[in-house]
Amino acid sequence: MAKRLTRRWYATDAETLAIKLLGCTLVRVLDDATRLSGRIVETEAYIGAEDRASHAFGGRRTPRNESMYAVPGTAYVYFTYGMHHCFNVVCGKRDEPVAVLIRALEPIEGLAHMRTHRGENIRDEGLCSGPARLCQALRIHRSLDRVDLTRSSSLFLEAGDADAASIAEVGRGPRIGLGEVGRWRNAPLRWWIKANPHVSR
DNA sequence: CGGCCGATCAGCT
DNA sequence: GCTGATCGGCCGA
Repeated sequence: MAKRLTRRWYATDAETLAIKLLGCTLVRVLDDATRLSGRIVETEAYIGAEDRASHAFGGRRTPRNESMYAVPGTAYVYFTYGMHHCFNVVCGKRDEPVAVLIRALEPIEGLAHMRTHRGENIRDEGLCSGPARLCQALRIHRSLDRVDLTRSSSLFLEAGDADAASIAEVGRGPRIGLGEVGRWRNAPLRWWIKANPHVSR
């Protein structure tokens, strides 16, 4: 039976969590009890204040990124480019700005609903293949920022089936969409399930 | 205040 | 491969 991930499970560094999250299921329950879910197939680690690509670089702490400093298992949802949301899982320890960006899902439940959110003619592979796409598909927005993923009934994660993560080969490479951030630009902090058609690239 | 920029995406060339 | 959309957040004056 699907098991919700615990606080302890999240309490690790971002690189470790980025790999552990592959194969786990992200679940979103709408106000009308509609259940939407997908298997995590691509992640990126944002490893702390020293990471120049992170919103928390240099220890920057503002109302926008405050949830990055919360306890492990907290959601960090931010709005960007004037129109998109992205969803992160906070890890590490309280007051350490460490998180994993969820970049792509393989949709499992609620594909018809996802199409009403994303577009009727989108194929399965395009529904959740990108950090903003999956937020649009699952209706994840700023009101879910700071939610406790170990307690919330609207947004949470469940353990993957043991073999999914172990059988699949995992790819590793640079993160996507970064500006001029020096050595952090090419740091291999993105992971994905190889040969999975639902990854963002 | 004003100005710049972004952990993106869709649509076009 | 390139570009416009679109606007909240942040920083400097």
